[in-house]
Amino acid sequence: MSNADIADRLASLAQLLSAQKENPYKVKAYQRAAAKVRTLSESIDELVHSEADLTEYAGIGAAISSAIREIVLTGTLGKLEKLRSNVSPEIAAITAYPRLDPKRVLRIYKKLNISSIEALREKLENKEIEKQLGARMAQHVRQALTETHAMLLYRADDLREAVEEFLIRRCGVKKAQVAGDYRRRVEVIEELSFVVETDDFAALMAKLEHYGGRTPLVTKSDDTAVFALSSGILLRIMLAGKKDWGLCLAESTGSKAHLRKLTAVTGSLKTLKAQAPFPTEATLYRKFGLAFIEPELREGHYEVERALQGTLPVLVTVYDIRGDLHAHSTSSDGVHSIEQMAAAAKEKGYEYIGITDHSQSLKIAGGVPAEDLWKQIRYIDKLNERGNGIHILKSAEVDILADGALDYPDELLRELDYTVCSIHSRFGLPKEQQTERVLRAMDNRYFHILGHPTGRLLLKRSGYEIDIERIIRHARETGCFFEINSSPDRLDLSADNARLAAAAGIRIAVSTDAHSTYEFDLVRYGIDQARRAGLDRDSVLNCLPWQQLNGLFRH
DNA sequence: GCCGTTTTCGGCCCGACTGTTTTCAGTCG
Repeated sequence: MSNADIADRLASLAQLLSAQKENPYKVKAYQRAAAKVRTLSESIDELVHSEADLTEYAGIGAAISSAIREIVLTGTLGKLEKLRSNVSPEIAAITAYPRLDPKRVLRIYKKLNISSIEALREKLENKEIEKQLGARMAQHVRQALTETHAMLLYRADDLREAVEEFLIRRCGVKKAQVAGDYRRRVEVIEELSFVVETDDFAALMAKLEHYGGRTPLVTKSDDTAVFALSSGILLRIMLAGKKDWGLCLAESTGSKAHLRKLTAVTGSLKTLKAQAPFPTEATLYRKFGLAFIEPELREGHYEVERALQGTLPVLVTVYDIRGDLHAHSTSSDGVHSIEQMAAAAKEKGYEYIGITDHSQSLKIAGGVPAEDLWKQIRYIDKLNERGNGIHILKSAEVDILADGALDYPDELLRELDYTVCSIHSRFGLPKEQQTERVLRAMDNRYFHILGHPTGRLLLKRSGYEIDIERIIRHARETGCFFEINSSPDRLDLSADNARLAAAAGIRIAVSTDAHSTYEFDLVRYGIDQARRAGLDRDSVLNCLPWQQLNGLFRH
């Protein structure tokens, strides 16, 4: 019994409980437990047989632990079977797809007058769901009905660590290095690739098939194998030796577009394997007169040409960052006070920290009323007078209202050091109107940085419709800046859009949007995207000291 | 159902707005 099988049953139970309008927290508890089981590298089956205490795992308590034991020992779950036999056939059919939310599906069924998964699939493909129930609903159904599931980069970080440890500790490979999209820091991962060195590839394959209880082998050849991980993404293992390690790593890291351009210079990598040793990627690049190309740049833009000319950018790193320009405090929806945020930022070695609480309209996030922001400004002045070893910047994340007006009066905005302005409402406006909304906001002289410019939520929501190129042109004309929001489910601007903005000569803030002190470290994901956009230190706003930065903001 | 504990029960975020709703669920952070 694989972890995935167990997780599927727990998730199905959650579905049925939800369809029966059971306590939503109970539903969530089963969903959480299913997710937990899905990501474990240990075999639950083995743990149960060795009488291990499953309640050690977060989210698994007495009840779910005994449910798991029942699943493993009897192959079934009484509670689940009973519920299944009590519900209508159309709901029972939904449980074959544990990722589907039955409540949402039933709403779609009702609205579109259908009653089967086949019809659901059909309505998804002919865009009927998107038209009638929105993009978010369509995205949910699409994700739930597809076999493989993309994973956010930061989630893949945990998985990478677990697999790498499994490869080295449990499988005893001599060397393992992650490659592929993950190494290039692509924000959404569908496949985790490793290059490994081992004397016994067959034994490694056999061990990997027992990862997480059971991990089915999808394809294999003499030197490559692909497994289907229970978390829904693929695991690709490529065998390499000391001599061809660099070649295999380059090949496995990709991207396809990059490799096409690279092999136009080097010739086929397969052919090279027979010719000379390439123990590292650097030896490969050197041999063909190329500068080392950072993995984040390997997308087939112009990196190979620039590597030949020696004009590759020196990419920005987390160590170049001097401060964070987007952080919340308890004044709005953050969990730590201004002082705590400042102390944590100082601890991180920052020179400044911008406190950007939500503006008055955003009630759900505890938006700060104008009179309270006046007080906060004076309060921060006092803190700065006292001296904290860090400069606290007076700011706000100001809502761009539907008509493009900013959510505070100008006389208040002018008292701030700078502003981050964002859209948090009316995502559904038509493209032209949405674009005008942002352009008009940028016409306000106190508009400085456009926060999470497209509003996307990775794997959840595609963001609002805007003409980003027009907005970039307008930003250049008005002296406005953009943000790369480092929150792992945003990463907005995307690398492509950040590349466009930088090409127009616009500096970009790499900000975390931290809602607590421990979210400052998320900046690494923003930096990943900045590097994928080819940004150097000079292109990033918050690599500048405050005095210089202050000079760039119009007042 | 899980968790944490002023340890066995209460909290698990939430409040205004939107839509073509048919009187409420979904959605923004």
